[in-house]
Amino acid sequence: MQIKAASLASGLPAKTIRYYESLGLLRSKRAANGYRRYSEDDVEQMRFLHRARSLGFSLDECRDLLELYQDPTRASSEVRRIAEHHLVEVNAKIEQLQQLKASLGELIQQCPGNDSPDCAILDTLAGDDR
Amino acid sequence: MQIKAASLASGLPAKTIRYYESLGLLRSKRAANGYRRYSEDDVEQMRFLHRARSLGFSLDECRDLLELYQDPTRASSEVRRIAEHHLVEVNAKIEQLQQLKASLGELIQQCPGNDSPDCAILDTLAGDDR
DNA sequence: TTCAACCTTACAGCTAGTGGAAGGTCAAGT
DNA sequence: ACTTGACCTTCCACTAGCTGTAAGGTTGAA
Repeated sequence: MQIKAASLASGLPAKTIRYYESLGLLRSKRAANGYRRYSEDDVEQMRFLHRARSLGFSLDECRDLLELYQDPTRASSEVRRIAEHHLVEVNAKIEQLQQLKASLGELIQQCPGNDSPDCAILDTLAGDDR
Repeated sequence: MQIKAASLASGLPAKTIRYYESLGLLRSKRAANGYRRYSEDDVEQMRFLHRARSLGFSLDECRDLLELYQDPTRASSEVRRIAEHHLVEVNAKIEQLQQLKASLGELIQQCPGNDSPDCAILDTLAGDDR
């Protein structure tokens, strides 16, 4: 099948498929006219990458996961290690954003939001510690 | 003062100060030898930007906030609108990450994490709906 | 034959910087 | 007088993960 069909079957945009190929994450055969040709197995890999990305794994992590996926001698502990590391980062990001949310919420509370120029948000950004 | 001193006084790395100048967020006078010279007011702007960035505002938002900060005829409602919009995005990001966290946590639970190749994480990425 | 719908490569742009190279300036120490 | 080190300058390249666009080639059907 050509790249468009593979895109529809996998959920990855055609541009992204080419991009992943340029990174060495995917490979493709070529037809006589130079068009990329994909098999069902290729589409399976694309779906794998699509799902891994949607779980927030980086492309480097996706590469490692895909390698493990294709290695029958893998140890699941390896996979778990990668996922746990990712989870740690997700948790850190959540905490950071919750901090942000609390700070922003407080500032917004204190800003009248009317026609006057007085604004607690700007005061805080300006460094008025009040 | 020169850029290094302004950097220390504001918390913005010198490289970032130059970068912001290239974006038109900051301006600088030049000494005879071509070196940038900064006043206390300039440092105040840098601190403003530093704080706004640490609250997660984009550079575009920072630009708008800085303009409002310097406009005595501003309405605080304008500032509040920007902050509220940002908060909405922060909340959306948090929700998305919490979804991720839940999915990842479940998968990790189900992966034995031993020497065997069987792994629920890979099964899910491969599309085995189980 | 011509048209749409494919396909190709290559380059630019997005966010928000950071790193490094190559070179200029200046004050202090020897 | 000379050198050293700490500054400073500009410019280009790189990061992540794509997306947009241009310029052109191929194919099947009306």
